[in-house]
Amino acid sequence: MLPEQVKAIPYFQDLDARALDGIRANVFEVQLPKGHMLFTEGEPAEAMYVVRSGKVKIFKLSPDGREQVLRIAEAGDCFNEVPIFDGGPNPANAQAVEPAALWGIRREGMRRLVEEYPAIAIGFLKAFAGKLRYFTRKVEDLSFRSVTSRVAKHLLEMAEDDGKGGLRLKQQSTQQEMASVVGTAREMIGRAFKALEKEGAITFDRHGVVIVSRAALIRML
Amino acid sequence: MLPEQVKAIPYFQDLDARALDGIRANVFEVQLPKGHMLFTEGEPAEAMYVVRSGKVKIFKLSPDGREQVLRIAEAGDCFNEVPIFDGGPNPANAQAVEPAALWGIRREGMRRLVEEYPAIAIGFLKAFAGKLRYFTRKVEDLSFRSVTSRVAKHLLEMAEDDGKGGLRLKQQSTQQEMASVVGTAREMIGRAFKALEKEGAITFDRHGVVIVSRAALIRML
DNA sequence: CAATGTGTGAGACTAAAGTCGCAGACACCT
DNA sequence: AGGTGTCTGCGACTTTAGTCTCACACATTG
Repeated sequence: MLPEQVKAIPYFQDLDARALDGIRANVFEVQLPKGHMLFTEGEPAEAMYVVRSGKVKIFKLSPDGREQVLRIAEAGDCFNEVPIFDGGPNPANAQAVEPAALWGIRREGMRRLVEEYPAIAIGFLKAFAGKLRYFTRKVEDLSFRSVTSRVAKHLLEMAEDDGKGGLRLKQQSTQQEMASVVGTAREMIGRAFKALEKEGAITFDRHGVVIVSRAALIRML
Repeated sequence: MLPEQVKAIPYFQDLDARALDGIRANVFEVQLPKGHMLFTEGEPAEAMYVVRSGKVKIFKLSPDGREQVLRIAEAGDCFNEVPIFDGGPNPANAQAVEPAALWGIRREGMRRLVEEYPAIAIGFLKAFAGKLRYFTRKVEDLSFRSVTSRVAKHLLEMAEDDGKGGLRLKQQSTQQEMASVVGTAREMIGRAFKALEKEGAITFDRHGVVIVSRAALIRML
């Protein structure tokens, strides 16, 4: 692994040569085929991970098999940092939804590095602050919003300009995937879509959902 | 404010005299009568807080006035640390549920201290790790568990030995309070109580809920 | 061109949660 | 003691969400 590659990892941007060596000694590479589990909730945590390419789903599983996606980690994102600092087990499951290339950084090595290089600690603190905000919003959404409202919000988050003033979705996902992100059953997604269509917020072409009016979507929140 | 008092704050346990002075310059005291708001969500964050005595409720508010309690901070707990690290607004509302005495630590001062004293940063990281675990569990609960199950879990968390081998609640709260912690309507708490009573998990005396069987409660999860 | 699998759409049904209304219990205050 | 407000206990009702089942569209593959 090259020093320049280490620098590409968010937490490690401005470090001296010695620090980079320290990291490189604790990094290993992982290739994860689509659908494969990286680790499961509750087992002892070995490492934190950085996504180089592909997508990894971080999720919880209910006793009866339902899935709640906490987030989808894409290139540049990190996950499983928490066990580094409390020594506990993996807090959730991780599975590739697209073939993914990862770097793993062993827990103990990472912990030593954090203690040695305050700049890394500050980086983690900023990242954790963001995650905490994200989760408080997630709790808020789950406790206050209806399914349709959560779907509308999700669509807004997935929306991006398509160049000609219109809005597309970053990636078309199946209703089942959306359901487990939004925390509901597949059928509810279909009904939510119909409701949003009736409000003039979205339509469908052969590729899937098209956002007609961002304003109308926001009204549904 | 005395140096010994600063040392009582979780994050500041082993610091040198100069650091203590730095902190003391940024600390102010707050007395908060019962029911008074300390700050509200969305407004610019001035400080983080440490509870010396009393209880402070950290909560979100829905557009139509429903309340979701994120947690109740008691003596020794800290809250509103997040804005220190991302400079954003207060992520939630804070209100005294019992008359409370607090220390506030100004945002900018605290940020400088964290950068100057790595030990503080590590302390924050451990605390944040705990909070992140707490929130992932909260999301899991809200998406998978029924109201009765959430109530049972809450009772378990509030349970403590009463000395003679029985179980009491740390503090008797009203159904309304429990409802907004557990994320539901007041009436549901009453029904959950009845269900739990029928399962032989709890009973009632004149003071309120009494836990009969911890095992029966666990079965309801 | 079947043959298959996956994703979707839809309706009927069930279960869970939330809402409304009101009455009784209780504590607190003057 | 009497009055007031808060907390609680139901029961009836509505709304929302989850489940079950089936059929159809579509793409992939042999």
